[in-house]
Amino acid sequence: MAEKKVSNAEIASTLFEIADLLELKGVAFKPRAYRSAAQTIEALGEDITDIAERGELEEIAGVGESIAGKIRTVIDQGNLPYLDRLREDMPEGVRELMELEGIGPKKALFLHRKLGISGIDDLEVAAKKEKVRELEGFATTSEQHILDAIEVWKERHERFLLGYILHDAEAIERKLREHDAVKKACLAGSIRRRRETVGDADILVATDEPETVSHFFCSLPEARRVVMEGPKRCTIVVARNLHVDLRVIEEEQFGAALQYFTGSKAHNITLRKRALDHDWKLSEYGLATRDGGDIVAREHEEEIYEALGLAFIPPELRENRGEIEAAEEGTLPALIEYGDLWGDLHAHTKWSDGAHSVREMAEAARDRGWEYLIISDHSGGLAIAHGLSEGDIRTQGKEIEKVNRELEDITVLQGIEANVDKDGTIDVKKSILRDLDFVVGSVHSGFKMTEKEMTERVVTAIHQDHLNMIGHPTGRLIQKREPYALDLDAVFEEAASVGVLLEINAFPTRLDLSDIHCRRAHDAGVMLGISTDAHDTDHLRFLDLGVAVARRGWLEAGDVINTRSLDELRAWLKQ
DNA sequence: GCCGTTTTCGGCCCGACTGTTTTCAGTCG
Repeated sequence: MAEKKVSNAEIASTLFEIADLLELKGVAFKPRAYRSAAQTIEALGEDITDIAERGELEEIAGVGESIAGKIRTVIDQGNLPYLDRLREDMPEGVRELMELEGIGPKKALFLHRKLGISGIDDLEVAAKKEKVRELEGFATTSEQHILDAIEVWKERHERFLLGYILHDAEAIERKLREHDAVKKACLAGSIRRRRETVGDADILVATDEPETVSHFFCSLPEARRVVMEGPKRCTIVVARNLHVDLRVIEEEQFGAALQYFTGSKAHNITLRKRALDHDWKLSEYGLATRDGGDIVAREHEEEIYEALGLAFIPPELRENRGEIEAAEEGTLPALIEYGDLWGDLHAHTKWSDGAHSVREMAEAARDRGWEYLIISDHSGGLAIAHGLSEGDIRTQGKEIEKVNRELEDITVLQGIEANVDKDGTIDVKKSILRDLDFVVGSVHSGFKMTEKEMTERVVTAIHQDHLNMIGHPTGRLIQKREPYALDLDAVFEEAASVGVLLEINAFPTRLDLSDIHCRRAHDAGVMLGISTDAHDTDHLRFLDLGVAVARRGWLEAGDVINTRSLDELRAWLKQ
C-alpha cells in the first residue's frame, strides 16, 4: 500500500533511455517509436498507473502491445530487464555523450570505439590531450567545439524558468522588430507556447535582406558568443547562457514558418500527418501539394489551420493534448485573455517578507491599470517570513485604510496568507479572520507527510471558516522541490463543493497549480484565482505568467475569479 | 515498434547548417 507510485516522468525517462540505447546500437525506427511514446506520456494529464490499472495503456497514442508490456513491467516490478540488457551492451557514459551539443549516436559510438571514451569526463581529457583531432572525420575545429559543448553542458543542466528569461527574449524580439530591414518579428518555440520552462529562445523574422538582419542579430550587444551564423539560421548565446536562435524567412512564408517553429513537435507531427491525408505536405515554407507545385496556405497561421479543416489553435494549446480534435469539432475553449484580470489576490509587503510598503505596492498595481490589489502577508506562524501578529494585522488594516483614502483608481483589500497547520487548521483566530477581506491558506511546513495525511490536512483546511483560497496547492518549486504527496482529485472535489478557490500562483519558480492541474481542476468544477505572490513591486508583472498557465490549462475567463471587477469579487466573497 | 477510408505489410516529417569533405554524413530543431 505504501509503495511509491511510478510517475509519468519516470516512465517517459525509461522510454527515452531505451530510445537512445537503441539508436546507439544503430537500430532503425524503433528509437522514434519509443521517443514518441515517451513524449506523449510525459505530457499526459493523468497518472499512467491509473491508466494501466484500467488496462487502457494501448489506447495512449504511440503505445502498442510491446511498449505497454514494458510499462506494466516497470509499474509492477519497479525495473525493466529489457532495459538492463540494453545497458549491459552499452557503457553507461556513451549515452551521456549524446547530451553534448553536436554529438549524436554516431559520433558518441565512434568516440567510444576509437578512443575508449565512455563519459563526458573521458571526452574532456581526450580533447585536451588533442587526441580527438587525430580521428578520421574530426579536426581541430571539431575538437574545440567539443570542449565548448562540454563547458555549456557543465553550466546548463537545467531548463530556464520562463518568467526569468521572457523579458530578455522579448527585448531582443523588440530590437529586431524595430530594425528597418525587418518586416515582421515574433518569438516562437516553447516561449510562444508559454511552457513553464524553456530550453532556448526562438525568434522568427521576415525580411528581404537576410544577411543584413542575421549580421545585426549576431552583433547585438547581448550576444556573448555566436554559435552559428548563416543567412537563414543563426544562434547566439546571451546572459544566463540562454541560446537564442534566429530564423530568417520571406514575408509571404511567415505564417507557415511561425506555425512550424512554434511547435510543439508532437502538435506539428500530428498536423503534418493530417496534411498528408489531404495529399499535401506541410513544412516551414508552407502547406503545399505533395510535389511542392501549388501553395495551399503560408502567409498566415490561421490559413493553414483553416485549410486543414481546423479552428485556429492558440499557441498555448499546441501540445497535442487533444487540441487538434477539439479544433476539428469546434469545441476549443474561448481562452482567458492576457488583459482579462482586474487585480491580484496575493501579494506581500514589508509587513512580512516583502520589499515594499503597502502604498508602493498599491501604486505599482494602479500603474498596471488594475482595479484592486489584495495584500496577503504571512501570518505569525511563519516566523522566518516575519509573520504578522494579531496586533500587526490590526495596525496594517489602518495603514491600508489610509492608503485607500489617499490613492485613487486602486483599492487595496486586506488579506492574509495564513499557515495551514499539520492538522489542517489555520494559525490565525477566527475573530481576526472574520474582519479580513480575503484569506489564503498555505502549507509552509511539514512537507513530508504521507499522501493520506496531507490530503486530510488540505481537505480540512478547505472547510475552515473564512478561508477563501488554498495558496500554491502542491508546494512544488520548479526544478528544485517536488510537489508534496497529495491526492489532488480529492482536493479538487472538496474545493468545488465548498466553493473555495485554488490558486494559480504565478511566481516563476512555482506556477502552482500547473497547466495540467488547472485542466483537471476545471473539469472537477473548481474556481481558480490567479495571483503573483509578489514580494516586490517588480513581481507584479508575473500576473501574465499565471494567465499563461490558465490558458495552457484550457481555462476560460469564467473559470478565474479575478476576471471579475471589484464589486463582483466582493459579491462572490460574501456568498 | 507503431499504425492503417491508400495498407495487417511496408511505410515511418522535413530542411538548414557544419565540418570535413570533393559530394556528403551527422546533427539539430
